[in-house]
Amino acid sequence: MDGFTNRQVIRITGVTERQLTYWRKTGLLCPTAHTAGGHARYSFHDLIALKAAKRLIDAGVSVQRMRKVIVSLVRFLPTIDQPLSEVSLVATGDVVLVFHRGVAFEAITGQEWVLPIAELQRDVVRDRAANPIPVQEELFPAWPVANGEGGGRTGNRAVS
Amino acid sequence: MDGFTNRQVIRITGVTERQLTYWRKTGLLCPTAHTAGGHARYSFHDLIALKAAKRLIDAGVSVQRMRKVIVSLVRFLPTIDQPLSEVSLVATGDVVLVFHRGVAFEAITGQEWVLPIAELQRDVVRDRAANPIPVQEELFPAWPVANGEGGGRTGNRAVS
DNA sequence: AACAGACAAAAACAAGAATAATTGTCGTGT
DNA sequence: ACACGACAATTATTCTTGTTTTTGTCTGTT
Repeated sequence: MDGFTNRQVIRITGVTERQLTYWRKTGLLCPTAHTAGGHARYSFHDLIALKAAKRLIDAGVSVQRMRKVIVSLVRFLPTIDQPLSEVSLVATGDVVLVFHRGVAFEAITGQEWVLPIAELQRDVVRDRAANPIPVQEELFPAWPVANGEGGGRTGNRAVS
Repeated sequence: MDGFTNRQVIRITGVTERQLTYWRKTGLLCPTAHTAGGHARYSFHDLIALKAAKRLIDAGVSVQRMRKVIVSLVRFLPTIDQPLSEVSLVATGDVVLVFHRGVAFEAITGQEWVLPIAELQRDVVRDRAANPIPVQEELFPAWPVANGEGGGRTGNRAVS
């Protein structure tokens, strides 16, 4: 139950002492325990968070953005205790994405977004159904129904 | 098969005619074929790309960013023919992430990034080995528990 | 070794103006 | 129906400038 000392954390995670103290002072990442004398003792859980923070920084995420991310994560996922250690993150400079239960969403806005390419095929079929054979428009009443291509119009007869 | 006409594409993908023409004119997305008269004929492949573009726009990605994304994708994945239709994308406003063969990377910089939490455990063990403990604690701290609380919440903590 | 404080350099941010890109709408011609 | 062109309206981007945050380095205390 002792936890990791300041120096150990520095060696393991690669963050500087300055960062450690600053982050503690500003509340970004506080050690979960202290010695009787008031010295910090970081848990393994803390280590994960610190390593995550280090990685985010290396990936170009600023500390300010990290703070926002944490705030929003707590808001969006209230069950989360230590955001930086309990979810999967993918970060690239400006944005931090969170992967949670199979969906991805942006950490700050919470906007969820995935691209389901497959769905397109449905749209095509749906269009076929909704526009069976264009007999519309009084302009070109002579459009062929089955195939015949009698319209004379240069090749615009598409299709499939 | 002739391919899809302008109007069909509009109905199916939801992009406007203006966008279609502008994108064709500026080279963002060109139809793969044309009629004898010079009219556009979009392939199914094109449809996918167009739908992807539409989705990216709906997700807040600007056209300019899309251009950059395409340029970089072609650079990073030379085998790719039509970037917007051949990879999985996750976008959130500023950034477009690409998923290809199981790895995620940012579309423009190509910076690859995932957070391998497991690796941290290694670092801890390595540190233990490199810095033998004089007389101290031992036994590995347990894996993160959802709770952990235990009241100790160091109510921290004076600032200065 | 761990902590606190103070100073300055570096990095990140916010707000706004100038610039460029994108889109809507009109009208034309085939 | 499709394409082209031109104009204005909207939307992004870039580039400022001033401000805040973060970090490095130092000194001193427990």
